[in-house]
Amino acid sequence: MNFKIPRGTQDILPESSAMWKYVERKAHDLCRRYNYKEIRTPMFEQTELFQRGVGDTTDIVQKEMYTFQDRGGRSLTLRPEGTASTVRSYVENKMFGWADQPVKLYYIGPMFRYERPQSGRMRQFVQFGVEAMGSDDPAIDAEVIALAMSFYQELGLKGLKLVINSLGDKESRNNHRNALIEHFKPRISEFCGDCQGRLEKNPLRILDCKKDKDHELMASAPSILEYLNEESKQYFENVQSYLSSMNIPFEVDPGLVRGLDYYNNTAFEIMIDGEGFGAITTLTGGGRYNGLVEEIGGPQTPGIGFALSLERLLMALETQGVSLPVESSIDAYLITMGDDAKKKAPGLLHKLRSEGIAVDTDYMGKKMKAQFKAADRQRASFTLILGDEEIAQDTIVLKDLNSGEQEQLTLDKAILKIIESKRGEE
RNA sequence: GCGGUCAUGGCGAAGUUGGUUAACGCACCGGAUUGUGAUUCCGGCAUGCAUGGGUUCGAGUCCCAUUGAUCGCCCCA
Repeated sequence: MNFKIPRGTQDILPESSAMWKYVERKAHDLCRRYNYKEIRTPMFEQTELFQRGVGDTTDIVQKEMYTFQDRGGRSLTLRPEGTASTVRSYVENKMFGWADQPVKLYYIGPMFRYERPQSGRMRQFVQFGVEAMGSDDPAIDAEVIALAMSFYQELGLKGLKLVINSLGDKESRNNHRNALIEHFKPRISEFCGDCQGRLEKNPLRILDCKKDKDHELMASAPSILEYLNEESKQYFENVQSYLSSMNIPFEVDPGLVRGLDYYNNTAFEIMIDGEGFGAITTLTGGGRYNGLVEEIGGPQTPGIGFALSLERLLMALETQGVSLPVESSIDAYLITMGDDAKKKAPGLLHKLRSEGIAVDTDYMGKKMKAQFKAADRQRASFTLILGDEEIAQDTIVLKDLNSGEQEQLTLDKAILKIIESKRGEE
């Protein structure tokens, strides 16, 4: 029996896990600076949470959820995104009553969607997301956007494009929605089947249909921006002026629509120009969701957040040839010769390691020459050589692999030298 | 759910109109160098070409099916 990894999943092997760790650290570090606190929620939830929180009409709920029954007959679903869980926890733990408002949270973890895998789209993928709940100050919208942009920029990504839009508040949305229906209804038969279905359910989605994008009614369709009421318009302008004051360039795209139902006012996406990027250009999606907490059973509470995929980030870094400062090397490699030395190795290694030295040795019965090669491959700074001569004199040979110089000295002195050299590097 | 492409050693990859010993490179192991990592040279490393059927005197090469990977559509992160 040969076992294979499930479709749409991947093993992250040591050569890339170092990069994962690096970008995760970057996210943690950034959130610390912005004062967002980490939240860890379960990887599965009651199915109904996602139906309510993500929206029954969305593709995610309709065809992409990993849903199963547990032994108690409860319907559970592997989380397809992080916001619903975060909001559930917010409500369940009564965070609306916490002293510090807004409540600023972030998460990093795997999400699951049952889809055909392709470039930048996996069945299990890792999202880094941020949620700020309790404030509807446009400054916090700008803060959340700035956090996402900084994340990419500090990692060295180029060619980013921030696209923003306003979906308006409830009133603006409704007016716009009616205008759209009026606009498309007379000639809806000229559109694809999907769009015909969208007309009543969610006419906004017609606007980002790829099949019908050249239809003349698309260009002339009423823009949400024309339907923003005074309050929403002011809000959007404030967000823009905050972004400008942070020198974050952006583009307003009235066609930017969110796939998830709970968004209102601010919506944004961070995209990347992409050779080698295929169909995927969206790195981050985010926006404001003032109705969601209530939908999940909490008090009326505004919120805003984003989610971004670490897979796509790493893909972007790779296509741009950005090399992360990840290094896997050890301080020393112990080379033993002869049975006596071999017997002393474990005790010696233990001592070195307890001194904080990263050290390894041979367990394959290799000859000395092969042990040197292994030391090289592991990019060890030093080799420690232990043979009969050294044992007889109660010493060890310390060789600097960069300079090639070596000397015979006591173990304690060798340890001091290695530690000294480590300090020099830092 | 629907399309395109692909599937040869640890990895990258040759493999011509089907023809008998499946190139080559990298990595790895050993030797030249019996206590020192470069280079060089020599040697080793696929009873098998995703799986199962079929055509044929003969199949990695042709046909069918299955599985998987990958890219795209839909949609999104």
